[in-house]
Amino acid sequence: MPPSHGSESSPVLSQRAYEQVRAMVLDGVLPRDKRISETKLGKELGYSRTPVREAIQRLAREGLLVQRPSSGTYVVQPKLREIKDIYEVRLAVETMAASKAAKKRSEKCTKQLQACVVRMNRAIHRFRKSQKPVMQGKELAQYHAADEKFHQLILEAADNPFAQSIIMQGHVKQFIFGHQSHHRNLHHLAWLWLKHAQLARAIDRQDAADARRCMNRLIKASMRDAISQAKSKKA
Amino acid sequence: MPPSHGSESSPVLSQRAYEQVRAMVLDGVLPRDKRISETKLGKELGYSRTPVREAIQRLAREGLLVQRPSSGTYVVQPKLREIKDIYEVRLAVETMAASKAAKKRSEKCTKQLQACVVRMNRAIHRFRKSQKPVMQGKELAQYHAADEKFHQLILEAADNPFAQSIIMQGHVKQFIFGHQSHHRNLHHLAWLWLKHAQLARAIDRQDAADARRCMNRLIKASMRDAISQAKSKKA
DNA sequence: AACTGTAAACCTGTATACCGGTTTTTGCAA
DNA sequence: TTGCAAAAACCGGTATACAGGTTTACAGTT
Repeated sequence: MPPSHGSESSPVLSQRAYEQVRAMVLDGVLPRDKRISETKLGKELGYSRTPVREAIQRLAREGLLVQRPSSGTYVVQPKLREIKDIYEVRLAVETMAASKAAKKRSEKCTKQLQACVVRMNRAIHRFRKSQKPVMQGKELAQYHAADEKFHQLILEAADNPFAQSIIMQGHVKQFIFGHQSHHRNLHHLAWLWLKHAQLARAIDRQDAADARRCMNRLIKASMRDAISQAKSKKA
Repeated sequence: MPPSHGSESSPVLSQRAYEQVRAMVLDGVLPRDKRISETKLGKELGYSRTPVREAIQRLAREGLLVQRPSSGTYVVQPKLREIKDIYEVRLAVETMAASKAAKKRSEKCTKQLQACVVRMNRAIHRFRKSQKPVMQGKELAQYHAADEKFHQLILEAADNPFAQSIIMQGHVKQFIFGHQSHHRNLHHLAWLWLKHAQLARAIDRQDAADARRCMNRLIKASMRDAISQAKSKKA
């Protein structure tokens, strides 16, 4: 059959396929260690092979999928090693970003950071009222959303798209590993919240050195959490 | 005509196309601000569109090419802004790497670093004998090769592939911008060489703090050079 | 039932066809 | 010669065809 569909000019299908497959990976819809077939996936999504193939290649280069030669494509199973690597880079880049953000301090950014801090606080309050031992469900989702936004804002304020793209890439892979990478008891959350608040204040004061210090502690704490959780998961 | 060529199992053509096109970009064979046609380039290289298309997309994602929608693909023309961004990230990541390399110090790495320092020194000596005002030609190429190897070794010693890939990506784009980004007079080169030697020694001594400091100075100096050169180029 | 050789199914890498849109060329009129 | 519109060439996005390798299924043998 000759191809009868029309075509549009920008790579809309490739882009959509990319977004959809990415979401499928992040949502855990695609089983790990099971081959992903370009053809089949394409049929499921209603695209031909080409856009799906391009999406898969893109995701593989971003590190969400692995292509084992003469075997197939799989969802990646991050190793503890890689998580450490990512956190090291985050530590280096985000401390730089925090310092730069402090130097460039803008009214709008300060306000938005403060809003994130407030949202995190609200999530923690609700969690305390719930009397549960660890945060979970809606509170946890809100907390994480605010947390992620907080870091994103600082990256944006630092005004370095290259750095931003690097961190986003890392974030995504951490996500696959499991976004529950925090000790979620009240005490620890309160400590984290405090550090976020301090960081926001440091940026507001344009105290670059302090901003760097706060970010350093924040990320190191996250790294410890993620690593200890990864280890317990393995066992 | 039906496809008559056989096919091999790993993406060899895509890979070769990638390497070839990349080399063409870096060697400046492809004129800037001229459309690159998948079809035509494919014909030149002897491949069909598919491998070339994949190579081009890959290079575009790596930032060597830009794809302007409904216009075409071009060799990127890095902006001063982007060069700054890359150097900021290099500063953050490579200082981290230097510190980590010092902590992990290995005999082999130390030796290889020392060898690079020697090679840089030889290039500088030859340059001095040549009596030219600025380094160029073969000496410059040798100097740069040793310099690049030096930084690569440290990244390797830091043992963080994620960080390594980031820096390589940045390097490549700087290269397009023009690898002559150093003040190439004797005095400046001698200063740079000294800093490299100090850094190598700091790593040998396992003095992480000093390694970080040396790397910091080194990259900041490079950044200043690159920026001033970029500005003069524009004018 | 376990083993193995073979055929069918399938999957990826590659080549190519087609479409709508954009750019360039061409050919004709002012 | 210049201006401009129609046509031709081209280009990228998409769909599909094909080849060779790999995996899976299965039938026949022990």
